[in-house]
Amino acid sequence: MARYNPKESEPRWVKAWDQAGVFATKAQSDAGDQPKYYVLEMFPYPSGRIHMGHVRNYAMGDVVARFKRARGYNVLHPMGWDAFGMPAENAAMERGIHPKGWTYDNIASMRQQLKLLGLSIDWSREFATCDPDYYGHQQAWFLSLLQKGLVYRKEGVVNWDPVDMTVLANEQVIDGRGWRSGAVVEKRKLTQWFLRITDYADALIEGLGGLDRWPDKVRTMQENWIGRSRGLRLRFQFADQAPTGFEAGLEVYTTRPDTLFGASFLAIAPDHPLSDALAKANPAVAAFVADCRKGGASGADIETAEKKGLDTGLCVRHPLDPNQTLPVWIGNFVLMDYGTGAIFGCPAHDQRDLDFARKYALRVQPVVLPPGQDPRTFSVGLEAYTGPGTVFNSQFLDGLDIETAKARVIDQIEAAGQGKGATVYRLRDWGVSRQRYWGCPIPVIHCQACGVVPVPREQLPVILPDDVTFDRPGNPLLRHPTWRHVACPTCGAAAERETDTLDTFVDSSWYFARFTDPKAADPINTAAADYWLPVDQYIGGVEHAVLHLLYARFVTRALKDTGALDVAEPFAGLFTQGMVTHETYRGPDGQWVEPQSVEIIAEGNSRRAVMIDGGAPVVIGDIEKMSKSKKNVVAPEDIFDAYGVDAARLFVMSDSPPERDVQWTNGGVEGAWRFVHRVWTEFDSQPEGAVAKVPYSHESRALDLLKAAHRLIGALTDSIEAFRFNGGIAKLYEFLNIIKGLPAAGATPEILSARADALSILARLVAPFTPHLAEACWERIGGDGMAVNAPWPVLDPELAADDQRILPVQINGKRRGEVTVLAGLGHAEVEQIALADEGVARHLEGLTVRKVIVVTDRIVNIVAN
RNA sequence: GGGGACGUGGCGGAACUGGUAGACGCGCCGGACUUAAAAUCCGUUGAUUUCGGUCGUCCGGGUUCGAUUCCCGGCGUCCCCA
Repeated sequence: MARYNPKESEPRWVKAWDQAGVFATKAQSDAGDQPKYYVLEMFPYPSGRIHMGHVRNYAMGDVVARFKRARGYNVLHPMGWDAFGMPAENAAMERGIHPKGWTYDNIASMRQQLKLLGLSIDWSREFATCDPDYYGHQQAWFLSLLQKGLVYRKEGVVNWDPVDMTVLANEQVIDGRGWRSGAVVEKRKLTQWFLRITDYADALIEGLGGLDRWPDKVRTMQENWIGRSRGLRLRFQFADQAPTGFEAGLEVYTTRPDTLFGASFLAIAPDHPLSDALAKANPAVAAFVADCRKGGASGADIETAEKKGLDTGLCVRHPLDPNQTLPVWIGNFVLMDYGTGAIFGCPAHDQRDLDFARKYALRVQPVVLPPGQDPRTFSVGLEAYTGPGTVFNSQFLDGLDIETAKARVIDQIEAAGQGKGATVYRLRDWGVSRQRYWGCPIPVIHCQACGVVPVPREQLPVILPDDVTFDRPGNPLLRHPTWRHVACPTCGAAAERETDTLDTFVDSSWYFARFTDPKAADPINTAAADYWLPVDQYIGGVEHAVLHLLYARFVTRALKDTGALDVAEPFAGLFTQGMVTHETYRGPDGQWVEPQSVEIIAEGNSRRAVMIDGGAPVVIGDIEKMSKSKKNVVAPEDIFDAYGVDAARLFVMSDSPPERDVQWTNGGVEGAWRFVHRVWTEFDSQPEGAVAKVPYSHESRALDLLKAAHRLIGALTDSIEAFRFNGGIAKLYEFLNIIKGLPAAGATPEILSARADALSILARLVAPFTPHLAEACWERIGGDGMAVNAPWPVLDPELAADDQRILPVQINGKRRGEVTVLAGLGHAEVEQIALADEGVARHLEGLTVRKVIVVTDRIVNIVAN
């Protein structure tokens, strides 16, 4: 009897799968009547090394892919590389390595590591987004969007990252800092390329309704991100002489027209045209506006920044009450690109307005009365009232509820020609220009005479030049001696290429479509995409809930409108998996220490830690996401080396629900490793060669084993379908314990025969989780072909059904005994059996039975007093 | 400030739509094997107990024959938005 050796077994089976080409995806024409299934994990950034998060992500996808294969689906399960981006340029700047070489070297080593994982991937479809073939096709569809008017250039205020020297999308600014560099973001005016995602705002909201296999959380986040609100645009006239160019008044946008009578001031954005005009004439205004430029441009940044304002001295008339005038301020909390860049402030019912009013001693007039409050005494202090209530202090609106009042004001303003009801979105058009080298060049040419000219199709791809320098900050494309100088495709005059490259989120917004035919002559092979899309199961981190997942939905819709595709939603099913965490450790000097240099000492139920080297005490810290900075990292290769790939795959899925974080522990992976060995031991103890088939009707233990096996088929199938891998794995452990109770040594022919059937089932059920082990086991029992090609075991409903039930018997809700009855037995019979039970009868002594509740196959509860 | 999720043994977690709380794993404790240790294997393991029980799913109420599950009010942790 040989011990299972993963180091020998695992590479052998990876090679066997590879040689048999089992993971090559069938084209639609070869699939016959097999249904298709597209499983995709978010493709990795080629940082150079895989980490445990990758192991968990790809192991989960592999479980689904292998399961669906075994269930008879034609499965597409590809892999590629999200390969453009800043880290490659940082490596170039810090170490003088070319981004291209750095990236492709990283891909080579990560590919090798991923292949160790034994994933059922069709590697023939692999590509990297930095391959000229890929980004050339991206340039082609970009131009088709340009032609459709979905791409445009505009000067706008942008988030500028002074460290990376590039523009960031709002989504990439977190707490006022660049998401990658961490530098405080500045506002700058620049001409940028934009994708018209706002054209699809409504469609992107409506589409969420059909995504019933997405987590609610993600759908809510996207809806909030798009932030549709209905409101009113209305015009305020200047009370005195209007400033030149603003004779028509000031247009503001509000979502609370019901509070119009509570308005006490107007505020305009620092970059509002009126602010510009006033700044030209007044140095104090100019200085204030300049001051406001500091800090991030996103809503959250502005919200958290201190409210600051400057009184312009101008006044406007209240549109519904000509006797009232309101001062016009410039406010740093007003956003130019939301609504009209101007608001009316109603301090009593908006917290920002209230903060502002309290700071500058402006009037605070409540106009919404909370339920149960007295209109004579109700006042607003430092907290604005934003809840429901009745409108008051508002002339013709008095007594109305908020929604009715909103409608009345909109009607009134529209009738007077002072404005119009309007829908606005928090979502902005997607700024895709990046002033970086390592990205997809935007395929246009700027000509003095012809303006912006698309690069002709036949000249695509516009390839990045290799000979660039990184000795200075800024965009290497801009200072390349020749690359950008070209002849205008239209007039032939000297012209210049666009030197901005595309945001890398563009690269990842369509790769799933390219995978359906990665060698196609067009960006997307429409027939192949129609067959495979949408992705049936997409798996990745929840951190992409708004960025990547919203962009991909938009691009898919946009490409549909250009005719390149025929689906609107790219991902029918989405699963967001949790992270891999680990305890943190700090050494005697307070520095982080890596787990492998720490020894944990158990003392009863508590534990402490010391340095392996020297025995100095170590402080056990919080459990956090594995990160290099906290050193709480275990390297996948080390784990594969010590315990094998199967044990690592099994453990990252066994200890926690997949959507939650899993805590990596040594004990846990050792448990998974023990499971692998115990499974092998059961197979290896079975006599070699075919086992004589014996009908297992006489010996109940043999029949029980088969029944357990068939119940396991049902339970595990359900667990995988429902993404409850931890529960499914627990069932596998449970079954292993049952089969161990009937060892092969000294077994009767009947038991041996039942074991043979049970083991055949077990080998196929463990295959999605521990595929190499499954092959070894399958081979050991003489299975037909390879386990990877074996069909999923079929559940025999008669065997899986339980004919006997153990029902707990409660008296007044407390468990007092149990009775064994036939499944489905009627209430009256069960009641009789329960009351006759000796233990139950004892507890009923001196009591009168008032009522007996029987829940079929579940429980009996006797009410007595 | 708004919205959401969560809170169960020493630990990770299980319990399908209200029906035996603690599956499965880890750890601990005990035993076998060993000169010894590691590994492996077997067993115990929510608390308490006068061994009849009693208590127990963050806290306080409620609905119910029955609540980890549903409702109301707190406390705490995490996430998203502002």
